Amino acid sequence: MRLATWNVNSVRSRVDRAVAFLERTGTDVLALQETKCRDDQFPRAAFEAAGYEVATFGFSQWNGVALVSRVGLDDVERGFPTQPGFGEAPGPEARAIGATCGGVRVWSLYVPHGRAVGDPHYRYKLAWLDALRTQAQGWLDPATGDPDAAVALVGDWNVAPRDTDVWDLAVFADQTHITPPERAAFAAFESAGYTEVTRVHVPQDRRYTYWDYQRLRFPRDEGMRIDFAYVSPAVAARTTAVSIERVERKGKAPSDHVPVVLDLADTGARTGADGSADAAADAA
DNA sequence: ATGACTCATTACATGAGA
Repeated sequence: MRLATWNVNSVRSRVDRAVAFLERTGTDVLALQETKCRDDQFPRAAFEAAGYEVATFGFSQWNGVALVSRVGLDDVERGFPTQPGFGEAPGPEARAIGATCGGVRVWSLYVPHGRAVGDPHYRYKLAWLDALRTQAQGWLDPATGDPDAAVALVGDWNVAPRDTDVWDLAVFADQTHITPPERAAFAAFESAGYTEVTRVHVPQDRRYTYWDYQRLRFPRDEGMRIDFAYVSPAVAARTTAVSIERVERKGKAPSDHVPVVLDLADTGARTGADGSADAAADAA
């Protein structure tokens, strides 16, 4: 199974690119962030015509997440339990959607930006990450969940975990994304039993997933690595490769983020996404 | 060239993004 995550920065502006990406890469499950539209505005027909199911979660032009799958899309959850809200708003923002796709519980996550250190949005970001970590830990706890569960937490984490995940540390000295509390909140998922597999398979420094639109950041390769995939042990064991699709930052009207693609080895009795029958089924 | 922000909105200026 091929699983990708992409902060698409408006799905309505990028729908043709997104479908072309699915077809070019043979991606089975795509987790989208920053769709920037309500559910009724989501261009689902274009994905359905390409053979995918769609589940969306969006209230307005802000935030918005979705899951697109051709290997099943079941038990959709919009928001995670205990997900914090911001300010006076009633209920959580559209920053998390989960569904079971091809046997994997996939969560498309758009972690709050934080805006500025000390800002209410910064405290919200830390609380949001902590609440998600508590939930995710419970999903693997034998008392409340299943240690063998197949879970993938993918998306835009808005944290640069290492100094080499930003192009110039000095530029970010007083800014969000690199502060110790944010990095600690991110690292806590490791303690909760998850593995950040994009780092395992792409360990090189300065392999960015985001470049600002301004000031020639992409041509100069001045970016940030902030899109990641924390997966449970069952999924980590199946992850054979990860690709940061830098080519998607090129050409006309790109998103400022690029997709990150995970290859998961099949567990067995399932028809291949390309239509090829399982070797096991052929042998039987 | 991978090129000087881009997106959305009861839009024509403003907020958000990171």
